[in-house]
Amino acid sequence: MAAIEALADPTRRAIVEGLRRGPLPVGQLAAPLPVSRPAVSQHLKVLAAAGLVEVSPAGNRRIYRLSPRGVEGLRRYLDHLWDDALAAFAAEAHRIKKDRPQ
Amino acid sequence: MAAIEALADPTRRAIVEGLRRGPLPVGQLAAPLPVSRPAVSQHLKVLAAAGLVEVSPAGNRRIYRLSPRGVEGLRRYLDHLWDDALAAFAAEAHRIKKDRPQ
DNA sequence: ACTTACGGTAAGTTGTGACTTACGGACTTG
DNA sequence: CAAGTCCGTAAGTCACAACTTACCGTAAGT
Repeated sequence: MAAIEALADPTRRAIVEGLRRGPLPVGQLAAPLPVSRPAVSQHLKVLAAAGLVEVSPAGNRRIYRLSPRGVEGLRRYLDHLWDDALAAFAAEAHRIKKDRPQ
Repeated sequence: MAAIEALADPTRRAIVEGLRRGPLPVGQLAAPLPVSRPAVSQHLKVLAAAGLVEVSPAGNRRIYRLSPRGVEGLRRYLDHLWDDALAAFAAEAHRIKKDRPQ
């Protein structure tokens, strides 16, 4: 679950939010952020390792874009938790109803 | 986004996994884990603050159960990212197709 | 070729958070 | 009421990760 650990950092979430509208080079990505450009580079490295972003060198610059693949794994994990939580609730509700039939 | 930060820790994910089958007291929750019981208590505090678990005192013990509410917020956030990423992809695919028609 | 822009990496500092042990409060049981 | 369980909190340690500045390679412009 590298993706959830990557998205746990607020700065990395801000970077991902910056990429929501479309691909951007590192400089434009770092400009509105309160941290230095090297910090953004390091965060992008983590996000890429987690499969959340992809890079494509374009001449002088490197364009980063959001990758749906990383998000997909996270969604599956949450669906997993969600379903089990609901099942546990249903089981407990049934048990309570059985023990105390109104 | 306290929920995503809570689930970033592997021990806390293990605790959540332990609660998937149903509610448990702290002792039984900590037993299979490689950390001490106080550590589990501290993690449960974080999970509760994130809305991922709920407590109900039962005599001597405290029963923890999974709460779907915390997961729901996370799912919404990921759907948010997902939809925008897909939209960006669609827009880019359309642009590429327009620029290089086959 | 020289200069300038862009961005990744190295090295070092620092705050934070994940643990430990020790303790105390609350409830149950004999 | 005394002894035993269960569990939360306090205090302290330690590793790590999120930064910084400095530096280097590479591509583009003049």
